[in-house]
Amino acid sequence: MALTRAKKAEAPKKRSRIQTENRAAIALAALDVFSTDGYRGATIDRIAERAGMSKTNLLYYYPSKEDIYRQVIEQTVEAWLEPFAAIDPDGDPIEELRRYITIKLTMSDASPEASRLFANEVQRGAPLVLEFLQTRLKALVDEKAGVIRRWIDAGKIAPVDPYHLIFTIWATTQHYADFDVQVNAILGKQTKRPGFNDQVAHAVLSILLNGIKPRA
Amino acid sequence: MALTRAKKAEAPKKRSRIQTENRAAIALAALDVFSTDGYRGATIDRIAERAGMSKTNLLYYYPSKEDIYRQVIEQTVEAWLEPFAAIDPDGDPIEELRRYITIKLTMSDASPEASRLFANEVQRGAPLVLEFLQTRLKALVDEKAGVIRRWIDAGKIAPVDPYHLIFTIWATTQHYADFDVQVNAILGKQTKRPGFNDQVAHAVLSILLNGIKPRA
DNA sequence: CCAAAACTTGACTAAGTGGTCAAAATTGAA
DNA sequence: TTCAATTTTGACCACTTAGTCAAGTTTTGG
Repeated sequence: MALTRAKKAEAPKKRSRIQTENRAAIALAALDVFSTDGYRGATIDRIAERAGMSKTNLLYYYPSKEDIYRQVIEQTVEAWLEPFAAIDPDGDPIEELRRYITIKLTMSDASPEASRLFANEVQRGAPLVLEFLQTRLKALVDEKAGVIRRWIDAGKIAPVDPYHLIFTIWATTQHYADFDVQVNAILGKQTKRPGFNDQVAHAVLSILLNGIKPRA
Repeated sequence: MALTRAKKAEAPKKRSRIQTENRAAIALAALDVFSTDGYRGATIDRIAERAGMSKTNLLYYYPSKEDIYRQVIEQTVEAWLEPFAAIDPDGDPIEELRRYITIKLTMSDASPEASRLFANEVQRGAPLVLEFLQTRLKALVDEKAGVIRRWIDAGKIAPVDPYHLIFTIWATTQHYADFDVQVNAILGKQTKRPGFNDQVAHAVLSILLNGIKPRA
């Protein structure tokens, strides 16, 4: 579950109600602050303020800034991996990809902070998650690339490089979270209208599924 | 040229050789540091060190950290806009898009720092370039979206939402710069091989032009 | 060659920053 | 109720950071 193995087998910590509440509040506030200011730019003070407690109290729950960051990013990565792992080799390929893309777009819309946090981490050179990327993520991507290759061999989808297809899906779906300020600036208030998210999904799916060239 | 209008009509400053050299060295170093550490995370000291001069000397050329940042990001945005503006309404649509995508991928490869710098700025909420996004960039995108719409009406490309097409192109082309650590982690050393960039271009173009669904 | 302008530097300041510590306030089980 | 464990706090420390300043050194035009 954890990105890195726990150093020591921690005793079976049962958390009090206050522990649970405060740790959750901290994680939420930290996601917010880290995702906009980056790791170095974020301050414990601001996280504490947003979580509604003193800095000293926050440090009672998480012993250091890096600990908070680690917690939040692990949380994010796990949530982000799940729908990818759920791609079913035996499902209908187009339907599976459509579902995955839709879920990712929904997640981007629901929690753009998480998306930005991860983007930030990778852009910094992934000091914390590099090992995870090289091991667990790579293995999972290799596996799914194999699935896609088999779909291609069966003639069920067009012959495209599986890895770059995965990257393209990640790129497009995350773009709407990571660059939402830019998207808003260009599209104006229509991005706030209720159906907008569906419109994005439809447009992206149309491009990725059918391409730009006119079909005969 | 500038993102924001100059406050006062500056006297016709002719720059000495030393001015020119040092300002260029600073801009280069700043791009490097800002793009990996973010605005808040970057320090004048590190920029100065990388530029090979003392902090005090650097502040002789740029009066503040924000001034350096502003300079570098304006530079970046201008370079980034040029090939987009160059999309020719009278050219062959597929060829124009292919060319634009290829150029953007080449730029991402040549200067991933610039790409990351801009991504970082937008992810922070675009404090410096927001106005630019809402005015000049929006106008330019509106114009190019009109071009694409006319191509669609003429049946020369498939009917996709022009704005989302533009976003999709930006997303995919920037992904290889902004997430290159992740790409490297997953694809391994093959990303260093000479032909890799062409392979990326080919794969991305294939997906965007033809889509994933098998053509009859 | 020389003085003025341009350039460079080290010492310094004021405002944060992450983190410690001991003491106080609160909670909860017996 | 009681008292030990848990939670919360303010004072504090060592360090980093953006930016100033005055005093130097180098460059350049006459």
